[in-house]
Amino acid sequence: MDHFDSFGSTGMDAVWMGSCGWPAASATSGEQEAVDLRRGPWTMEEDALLAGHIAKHGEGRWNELACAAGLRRTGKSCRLRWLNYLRPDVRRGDFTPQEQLLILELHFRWGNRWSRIAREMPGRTDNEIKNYWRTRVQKHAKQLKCDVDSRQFRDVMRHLWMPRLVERIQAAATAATPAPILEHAPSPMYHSPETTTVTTSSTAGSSVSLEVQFPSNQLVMTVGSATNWSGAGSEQCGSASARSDDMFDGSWSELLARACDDGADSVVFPNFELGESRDDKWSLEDIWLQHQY
DNA sequence: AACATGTTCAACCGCGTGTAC
DNA sequence: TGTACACGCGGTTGAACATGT
Repeated sequence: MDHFDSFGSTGMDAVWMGSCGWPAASATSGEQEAVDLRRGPWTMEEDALLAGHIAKHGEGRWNELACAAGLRRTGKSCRLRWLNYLRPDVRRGDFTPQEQLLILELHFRWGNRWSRIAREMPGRTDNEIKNYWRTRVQKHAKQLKCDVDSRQFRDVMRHLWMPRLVERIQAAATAATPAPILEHAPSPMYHSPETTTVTTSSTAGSSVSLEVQFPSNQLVMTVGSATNWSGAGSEQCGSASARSDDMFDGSWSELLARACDDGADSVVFPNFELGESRDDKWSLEDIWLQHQY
């Protein structure tokens, strides 16, 4: 790929160039201006320019900032690079089970509103969360031959994926800390959206907690302070979170079988391998309710 | 070792909304 | 009030990398 190919001057992003010292000064036409703009991966020099400028002058109007910093980039590109990569508090690396659970829960609540979800997860960007959803979550939906937005898959998430994440978090916390930070809850199960809540706060210094409520019990997982959340401290909940290995990789059939063997609290799952299930034919929620009465 | 296929993620694009004039 | 411009969001793309054959 040519990283220096001409900028597809679309809409308003091209408009601002006229007010900038460059490249208009040397350009003879709009086309020539476009040629001077860089696209593609950022170099270390560009990163340094951008970070240095923001360190000195702070964030501001991105188009002006791009010019002032001497970057041949659009303001839009500078903003994205800063927010998704250069920002000091941006957290890199795999999502912990706590974060995975939070993403699933928040997506239940807000859908594809990635920036809204990211607001509840200090250090994580909307782009990262969106990528996680598209690559990991949608992959599982594909494996199960159902749509990621279907009730069918949502039920599987709620009754299989999320409880397993809770189990992992719980197990890791038990192993890591002598004094349990989790109150006991029998075989965690997301009974319904109404009985599950996630309470977080992105305010610096305040605690970020993940609260899962059950009909008769309450499991409260204190993930940690905002500081810990965005740093290595989030792994204090256990060794299992050191690596965000995808717990369901290639083992959906095993998990479905396991879920059916869980005893009285189990939910009967359809045979996904047949790939014939339809939203309007069954619902884990309905089956669960039937099981209760 | 070489090629094919799948996965990840940084970056781009277009559009809707906010804001200044 | 209308217009122009900037910002931010969600969707999409494609190069780099990983894994399988």
